[in-house]
Amino acid sequence: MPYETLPDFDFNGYLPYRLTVLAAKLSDQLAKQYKSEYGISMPEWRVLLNVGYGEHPSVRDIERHVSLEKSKVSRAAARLEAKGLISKCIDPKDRRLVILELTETGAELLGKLIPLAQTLQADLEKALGDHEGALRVAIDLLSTKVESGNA
Amino acid sequence: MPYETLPDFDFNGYLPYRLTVLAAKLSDQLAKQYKSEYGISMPEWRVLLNVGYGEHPSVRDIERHVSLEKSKVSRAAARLEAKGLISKCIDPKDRRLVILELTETGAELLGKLIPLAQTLQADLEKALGDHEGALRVAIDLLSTKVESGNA
DNA sequence: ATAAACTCATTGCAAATGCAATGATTTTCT
DNA sequence: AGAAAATCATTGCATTTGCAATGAGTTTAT
Repeated sequence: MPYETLPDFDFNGYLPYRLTVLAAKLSDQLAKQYKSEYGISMPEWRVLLNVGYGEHPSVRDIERHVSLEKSKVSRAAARLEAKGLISKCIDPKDRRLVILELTETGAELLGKLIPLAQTLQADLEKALGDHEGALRVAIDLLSTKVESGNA
Repeated sequence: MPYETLPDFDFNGYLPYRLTVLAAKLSDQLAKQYKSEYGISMPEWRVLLNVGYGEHPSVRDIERHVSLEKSKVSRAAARLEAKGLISKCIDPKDRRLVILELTETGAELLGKLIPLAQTLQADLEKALGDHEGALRVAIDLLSTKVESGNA
């Protein structure tokens, strides 16, 4: 009944596929909550995180760091600015760069968002038990592999 | 300089974030190639995979299995049908269901796509070395954790 | 010093997406 | 049996996205 001409392929073991599905489920977990309770979308959350815990990142820094489309970052930042959660200023060292900073209300909001993420993180670590370290090693291996971009 | 009011949070170690970034990079690797060389988008590729290696899946089966939005599956299937790569038929057992099947050209095309995925998979496994097993265990743990949906 | 090449952020526009609503079928309950 | 609730696929519509183009600023090379 399977198609005779297809190569053998364990499609349930295909790693990019497994990781994509898993990551989507994990993210959606918080995404719904963030959006319904705080009106924050996923890209906005990621930008907030970078601004709050990065070192005065520019749009470009965020794009690189989290591999989020340049325009996605730009638009998320615009929305966050419109909501009064971040402010933009031009880097005096290089006037092409737009540096992002949390406003007080932005820091306040992020302060409420973080604990939810920490709870999820704790749940995941508990589920992983002593496999957590191995997972982190594997993630690092794959990340550096894919960044060396030799596909 | 960090914002005093923010809780401590290792945002580079945050697992949903790491996995999302990694998965996106891994998928984009092939996505570009599939789109530029074969005109196949990511959702279309995922549907093709399910149709080719699943057991006569319906739209709903695919939605469940790969957690791909119902409408996304439906539209991807419509596009694939328009390209002559799959065919739809109504399940006689339950006439609400639309069962998808590869056409001959669809099977041919998928037969060309698979080897590229296999190459990537092999690269990843090589990069992982003997950490591969641990990664798979971790993925399974997290997947069942998140499917039990007790967040 | 000036022009060409490069980098950065934003924006326009077509395509893709998410979500609620629809229509068709099946299951459940009385 | 018959009505109500549930399940499935599709579609309409507003929003989001991706990608190329633009404009501003900087670096490199002549």
